[in-house]
Amino acid sequence: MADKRSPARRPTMKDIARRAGVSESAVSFALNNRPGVSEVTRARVRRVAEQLGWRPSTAARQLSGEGAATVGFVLARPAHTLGVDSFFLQLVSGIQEVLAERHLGLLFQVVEDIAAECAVYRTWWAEHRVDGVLMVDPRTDDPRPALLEELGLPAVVIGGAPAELHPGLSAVWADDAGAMAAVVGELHALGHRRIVHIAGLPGLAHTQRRMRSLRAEAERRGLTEVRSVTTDYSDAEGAAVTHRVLSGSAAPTALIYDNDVMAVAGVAAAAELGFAVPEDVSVVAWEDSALCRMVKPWLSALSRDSVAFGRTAARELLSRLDGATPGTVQVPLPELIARQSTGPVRGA
Amino acid sequence: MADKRSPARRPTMKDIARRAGVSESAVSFALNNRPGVSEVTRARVRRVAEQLGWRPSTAARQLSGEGAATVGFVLARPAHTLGVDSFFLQLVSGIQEVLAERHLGLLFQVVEDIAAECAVYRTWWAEHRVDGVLMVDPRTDDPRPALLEELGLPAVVIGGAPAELHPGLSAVWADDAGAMAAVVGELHALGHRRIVHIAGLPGLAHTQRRMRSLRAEAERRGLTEVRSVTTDYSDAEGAAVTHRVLSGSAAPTALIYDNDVMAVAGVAAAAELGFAVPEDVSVVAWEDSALCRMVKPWLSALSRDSVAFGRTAARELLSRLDGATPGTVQVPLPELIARQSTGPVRGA
DNA sequence: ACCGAGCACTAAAGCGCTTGAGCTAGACCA
DNA sequence: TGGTCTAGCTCAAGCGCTTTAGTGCTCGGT
Repeated sequence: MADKRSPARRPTMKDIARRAGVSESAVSFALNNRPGVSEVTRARVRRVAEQLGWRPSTAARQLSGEGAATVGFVLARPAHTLGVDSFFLQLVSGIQEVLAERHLGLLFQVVEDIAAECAVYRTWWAEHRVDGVLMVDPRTDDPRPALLEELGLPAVVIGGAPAELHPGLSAVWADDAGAMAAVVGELHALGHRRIVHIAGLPGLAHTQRRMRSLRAEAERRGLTEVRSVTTDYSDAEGAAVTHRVLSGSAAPTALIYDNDVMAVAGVAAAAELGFAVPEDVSVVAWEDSALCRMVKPWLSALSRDSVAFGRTAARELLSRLDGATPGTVQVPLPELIARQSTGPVRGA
Repeated sequence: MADKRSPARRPTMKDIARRAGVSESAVSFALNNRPGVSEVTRARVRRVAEQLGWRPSTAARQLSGEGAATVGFVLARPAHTLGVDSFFLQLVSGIQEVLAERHLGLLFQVVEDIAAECAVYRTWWAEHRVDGVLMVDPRTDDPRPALLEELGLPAVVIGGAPAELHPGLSAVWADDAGAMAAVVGELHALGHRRIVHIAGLPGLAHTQRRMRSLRAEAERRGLTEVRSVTTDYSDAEGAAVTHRVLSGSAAPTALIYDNDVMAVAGVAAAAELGFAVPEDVSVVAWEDSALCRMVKPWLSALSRDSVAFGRTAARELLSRLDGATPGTVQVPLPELIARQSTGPVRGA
């Protein structure tokens, strides 16, 4: 019936109104569950709309005051740095699951650095492109929260601890400090006294949280030969740092890597130096993925559900869009999966 | 209610018109480089606009006939399958580089399967959300091209060979057949006669191209013990298939994996069976990434520039949006990087 | 029988932008 | 001198939707 050849025209509310024999306003009321039309009319309009395959034009909606039905997600990372990584795709996948329920789109942007990210936020805001944003990789001394607040863009900081947070922003985070404490506890129990934490980028908030927690935990347990070394997360630096620390005089007996990529590279580097894992040195990867089961020995790793993380963040943003006040929600503590790369210290 | 602080109002063309002392139309002409205003007025309007930090409202633009200033990208892949993968992020990064020049946004969606992907296209079309789409993972017997054409959505098929293509669509592709021929040639030269190709999903067009090419090349060279086995790309299947083929009677001396993840898993599986790489069996990974240098021995791999691939695809879409007729562009042949996992067949 | 209330629905304005149709003043031509 | 162009603007309509302010009706109360 409403079938047309190639250049199919999108049906509008006017078409529905005509076919249903009512005014456009009535159609609007009917379709948006607003009072003002009888149930029978509402049903008829609904039927016609469905039959025509009508969907609201987001542009028109937006122009008349509704939102853009879109949220934004920026990944600030130089193109050549985008390496092997399952976290973001999984995160995004979880985000989408939730957004899809409300027919919200996700505007995704990869940029080089934080400055560019800020520019994107400004543009999105000025162009009315998004109703809110999800921000990742919060840093110490981060310009983004202030900007987002200035623009009045509802935002959820993924991975931001509440303490570090701007008051107007929501946060979804994991308790890195607690997880680090658990890992150290585990290693300590296995007899390890000399531990090196091969951390990620020093500027990231969660890197700082982990480093602080490591220091605190070491102090609490009276461990003096425990320290963190920051890196850029790359396999190259992971290997290099591993090489360096294992070559030193009192080599550590346990290594905690801030991601799986460095852990894998580190194991290879250790092997080259003649260190057996876990006999000579135990290895823990922060972030579990297929990678950890692709090398021998299988890596013990801190595992969390990235998809669920994304879902949680999206839900928080949704409730912000619905007018809720900024909140902070914590996702479950990452779980330490003990595989083959951790063991008692030699001679213990 | 939402934070109603002082939500800086976005300036509109009306504001510019008032400040510049001209009509809105004049502003429009000036800002869009249309004739109808003098150069001095144009400059003045431009200055005011910049000063006010004005950016066009995409919604309004779209309503008055311009496009949505957005292109879509759907990834059909079950959430739990999103594994270690650098390809898509790199591809997207390349796409963005090009889109950003024109201030186009990228609407990104992860869905479970092709049916859901089709639904997304329909929705985007009906909601006027995108001006065009980039489609990945073309299959044999794929419903998407026909749908996109029916909807009149300009589209670029990433990885689609022209022969298999719907006439109305553009394609950007790599010559898988040529690459496969090159790999087989290389292995043949090293003395290999028994080769197994551990392929990806059988439904994908490029899987078929590779398998066809392998058969053809084997025939041409008179190799009878050469075959393909399809998988789901996972490390698990990669390992399982490797185990199976190496356990057979006349074990192959060379394995070609359709991705890096399976190659890595395969090497581990081979090691468990006591096969040394490359002494007992050579391994080639189709798709290079950090992964290939994270295992020992380093994997020989087919390398291509995914970021450039994305750029090329985006550029083709852009020219479609500018009215160009559908075209097919081929990206450079992947290059075989010989590392440590390939070598002459034992005894040759 | 009259009034006001309530319901179902319509008319019209407005969101920010583009665009074709005027309109005006000066330049040019005869 | 009048007529025709044209450059440079302005006007107003219209894109598809929401929303406010009506407009008729019916109905209950007195």
